[in-house]
Amino acid sequence: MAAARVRSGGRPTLEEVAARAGVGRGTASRVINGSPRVSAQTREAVEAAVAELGYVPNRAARALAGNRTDAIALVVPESETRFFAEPYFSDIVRGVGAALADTEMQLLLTLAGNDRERRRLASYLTAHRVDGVLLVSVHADDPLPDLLEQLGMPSVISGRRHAAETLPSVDSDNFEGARAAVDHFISRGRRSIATITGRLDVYGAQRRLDGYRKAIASAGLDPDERLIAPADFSEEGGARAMRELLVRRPDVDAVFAASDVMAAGARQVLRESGRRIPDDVALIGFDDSAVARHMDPPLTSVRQPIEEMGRTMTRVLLQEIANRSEDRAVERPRIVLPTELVVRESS
Amino acid sequence: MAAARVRSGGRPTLEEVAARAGVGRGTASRVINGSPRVSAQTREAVEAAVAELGYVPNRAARALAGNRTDAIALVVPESETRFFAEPYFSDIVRGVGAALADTEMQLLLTLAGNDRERRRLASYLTAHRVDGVLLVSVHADDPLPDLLEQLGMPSVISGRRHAAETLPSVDSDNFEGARAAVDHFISRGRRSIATITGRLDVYGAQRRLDGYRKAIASAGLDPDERLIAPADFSEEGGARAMRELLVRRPDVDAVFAASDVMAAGARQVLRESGRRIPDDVALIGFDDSAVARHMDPPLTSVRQPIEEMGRTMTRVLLQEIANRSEDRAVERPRIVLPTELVVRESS
DNA sequence: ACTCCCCTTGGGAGCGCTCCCAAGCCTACG
DNA sequence: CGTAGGCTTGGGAGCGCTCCCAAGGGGAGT
Repeated sequence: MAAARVRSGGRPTLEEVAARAGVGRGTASRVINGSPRVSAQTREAVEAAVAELGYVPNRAARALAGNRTDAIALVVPESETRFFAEPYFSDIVRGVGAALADTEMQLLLTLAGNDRERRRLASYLTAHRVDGVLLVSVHADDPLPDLLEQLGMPSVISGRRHAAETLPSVDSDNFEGARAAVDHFISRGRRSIATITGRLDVYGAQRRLDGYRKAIASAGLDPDERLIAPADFSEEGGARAMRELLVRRPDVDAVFAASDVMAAGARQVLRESGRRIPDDVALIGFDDSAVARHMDPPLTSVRQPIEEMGRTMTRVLLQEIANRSEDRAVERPRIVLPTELVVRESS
Repeated sequence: MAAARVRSGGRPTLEEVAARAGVGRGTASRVINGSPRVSAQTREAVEAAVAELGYVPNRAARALAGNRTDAIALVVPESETRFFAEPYFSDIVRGVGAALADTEMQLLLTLAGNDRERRRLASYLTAHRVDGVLLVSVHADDPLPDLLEQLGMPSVISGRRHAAETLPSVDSDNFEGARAAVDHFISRGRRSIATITGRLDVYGAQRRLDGYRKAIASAGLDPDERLIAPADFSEEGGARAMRELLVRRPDVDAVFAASDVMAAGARQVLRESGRRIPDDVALIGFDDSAVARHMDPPLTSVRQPIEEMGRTMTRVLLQEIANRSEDRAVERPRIVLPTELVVRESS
């Protein structure tokens, strides 16, 4: 049995560390897990043994014995990875990675396709015993969040599904971001300010529209519904919406698009209609993506602190995991991170 | 002990499935792992029990008993996640996810910072017992690949470190991509064709330069070294290189930049110098990123099949893992995927 | 000086699964 | 009719670790 299996290193076990340090397995375990119930002298001996042997605990054994995994899953709706191929994805990951850096936690990346798969996913996640789940880009009717909640799996959601989100959530301030964009238009003397919205079943898109409305109203401008063109976050959708706007209100002199990509579509249409940006029509996007920086003219855009969202989500999740067995009545954190208007030449 | 721990579901175990099906644990295990050494009748009984109980195997137990993990790690150099925030990262992940979809394999995402961390990483990866490693964006002097190779950990590398790469690798055809770009210039009558290179310690960048040289030579053009400007993949570097080119060869009428981002920098400088694109100077980038599509004018660019690279890498890795215990002498696959010139208005 | 209590420590009992051996059964063959 | 050999099958022995209990040692208190 012993030498039968050709293992690369023959990793040392806790037992071996304990033997080397001249202590029992339990004591060695205590040292490794930072329990305070160990004398300084013993601790040193064990630590020395760990160093000498290059011991690294076996995760599987830990997970099995401890009924936890020291791993969290980042669930990404696969259908959308392309959609948010923009910095979003990688920035979130960086944030999560940063927050996990000093932890023993591992990050599991899970791509979930359609709803059926997501349903299966819930059972997988609990069976594979992930300690917690990070949910990114969730639709209002996604079944997964509720499933996870029922299963008592600690979870944090990016954005929200609706105003009454029950899960802990970390969102950016879509409302204020939109408002800042429109206020910016107003302060520069624009009066016929339109908006191209994202899919309004996405809470964030709704909030951006709310912010737009609020800014218009606060400024005492005429809230013309013809200045609101719904789209779907796509470039083509943005172009289509822009065309509609030009028909309905040819005098439009500013457009706030709820995403940079839609702004790119709008820009195209504005160009084709012979309008100059920003001279004739000012344009602002949302996301502050690479598209914004490289657009011609460079696009003013609302920046979301995406990496920070990833970091915060992770911190909140770790907290939730730590509180797991605690009072179920602890209130769920709902964090809203500030957005920032990055002014470039399009406005 | 039994009901002491408040577990969400009280997941069924193999033992319970076996009891329910009226068979032994071993038999149940065989069915679940698709062993052929089970009678059809028994198989059905076990499968029924699995379905009724909603049994899902416990990964940790499996890993511990089977000395494998059914997980692979995607190692991303953290310092570069921003650098390749462009489609790259998410496309790779999609490809990997797609290849893993029908598998039981999980994907572990590991961000490794500097070299020291990467060194530690090797021991972690083996201790956490990942079955294999996907290495993305590796520098020529990265210690990790060799460490993994020594440890006998199945690994696949994207791109290569150098011509004599020892690890299994999946790369895109940088050489042909570059050549196609330059050939395209030539076919459109350009004669003073320059190139802005990436960091030449990156093998891919070197190959792109080779392709450029080859195309120039094949066409019988004068291979003027002044037409070759080294840069570092950054926008600012691209701009700097372009300025140099304009000084050295003011008559340049075409520029092949080894990345879209550098092309964006070059475009800026060309604009400032009063040159029109493509009328005065044609421009081609590499990557076919969002930047290319949204540039003004839209940038002709060499597309790499990134998602497919992710898929292929994964398949190769799974194969390597399957062959693990086999002959060590099996040759290492080195796959090169074709690139494609996407012609837009800048050329 | 004796007792009580707290701090440390060792190690048994699993966690749920895979691996493998030995046993039971049936079929085919001599 | 006996026996060899192939299929299936059950279940013991761990995998390496955490949890927890009981035991041993001191120090403080009276």
